Amino acid sequence: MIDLKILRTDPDSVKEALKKRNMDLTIFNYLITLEQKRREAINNSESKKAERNSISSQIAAARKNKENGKALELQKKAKEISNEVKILDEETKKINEDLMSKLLYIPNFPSENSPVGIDENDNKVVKKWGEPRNFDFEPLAHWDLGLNIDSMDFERASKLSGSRFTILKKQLAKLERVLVNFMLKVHTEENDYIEFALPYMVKRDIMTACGQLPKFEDEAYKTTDDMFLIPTAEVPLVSLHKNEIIEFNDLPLKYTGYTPCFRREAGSYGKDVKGMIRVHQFDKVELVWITKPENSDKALEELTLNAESILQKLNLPYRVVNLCTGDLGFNAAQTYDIEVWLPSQDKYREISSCSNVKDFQGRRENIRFRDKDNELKFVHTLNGSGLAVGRTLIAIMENYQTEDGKIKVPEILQNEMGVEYIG
RNA sequence: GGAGAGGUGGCCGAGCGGCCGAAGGCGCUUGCCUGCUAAGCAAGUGAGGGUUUAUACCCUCCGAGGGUUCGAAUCCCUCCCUCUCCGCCA
Repeated sequence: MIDLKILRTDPDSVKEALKKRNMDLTIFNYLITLEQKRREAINNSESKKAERNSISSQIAAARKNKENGKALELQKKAKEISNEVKILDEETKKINEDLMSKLLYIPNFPSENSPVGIDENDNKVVKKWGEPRNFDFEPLAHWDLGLNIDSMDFERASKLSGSRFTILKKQLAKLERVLVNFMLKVHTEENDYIEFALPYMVKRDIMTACGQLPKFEDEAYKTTDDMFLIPTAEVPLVSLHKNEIIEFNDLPLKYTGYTPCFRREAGSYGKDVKGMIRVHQFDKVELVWITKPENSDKALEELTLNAESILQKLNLPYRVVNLCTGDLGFNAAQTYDIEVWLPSQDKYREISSCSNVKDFQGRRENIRFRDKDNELKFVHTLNGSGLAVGRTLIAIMENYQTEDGKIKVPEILQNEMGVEYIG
């Protein structure tokens, strides 16, 4: 959620931010008038309340002095005022609710570090690592590779659960498990993250605080008792500190956790329908930072490097893309997408998305810290995949495939896997 | 699922219709004191919002939402959460 105060003190910056995101500006004018109406309403009801409170204490005083007649008269007057207050409060509440419901749909302000642009074509590649391998044969897609070695089963997956599910078996199932373990090991032992095992279902207010709701309700799976399956471990990890005040010296907090993620993928009809690139349930190791405001930009660089380190250790070629303002997600002020090379598609594909959310979530979650000057301030939050496990598995399969249809196990995993080749 | 207890400031904890935004303690900040540390003494110390150049003033908040009342942390209702015991169970 954006800061209401900014709407009043610096409305142009809000306008600018919405423009950068290519948003319709009619909402902006509506917000401005609503904000004014809100303050008027507050003033009206508060001055009535002040009046009522002063009469109330006069009643108490009169009672004490046994001036019962006077007290009764004052009570009559106070009753009238009290009724007026009720009406004024009702109005204020209505305006407030309207304003809040609109505000929850306003995305975060883009960071200065995000290039201004319309869509993904304006994203800036800021880094390339590794060279895509030259194949002297036609590289297969991961689904063909998986089927050929009898380690992926899409037919039975759809029998069980419908489209966009995958079943892994044998060495690929094991590779998935080994990958999770590998990622967590790197992040906890080398990158200094604290590991969490988390609930996969959360309450509605948690989803809202995190910025997933109300705008993206279509994207989430809901249970019959109004719980939500988490779309990412970011949700429980960031919400750990909801409504908390964090000690100055405890910042930054660096958290990691592995969870499955559940997404309906509404609106992605026809996109990546084959294979396990875009599925309703996937495994992910998530990285979350909670920082002081002045450190979040630096933290994003570091978090992104932490995610990259996994790809480097696996020797998978990738590039890093700084998303333009038009392509930024709802919560993000700045985002680096890490894209891994997929030979069968002859393309880099997203495998991690690392975002600086600044105080946008901190405000919604009400997570604060006491600054050096003793002021309470909202923390900045950051999140990134470190990495999406399924897509890492795919990348390994495709990049490490051999001409005879096997998959070489990346050197760093060979010990854990116990084999040099799969298939 | 059944029975009971409870949710108060950064934390602990009192208050159970009107000088209660809330005693007391811990913590924290500042000053004094002491060779350092610790202890001791004194003062200060909740959050959000509104008005204001400012000093300052006002409103709201004691799990959430309603209700009773001139007035609610305190009384009533609903909901949520936590704990204890019992049942069921991986």
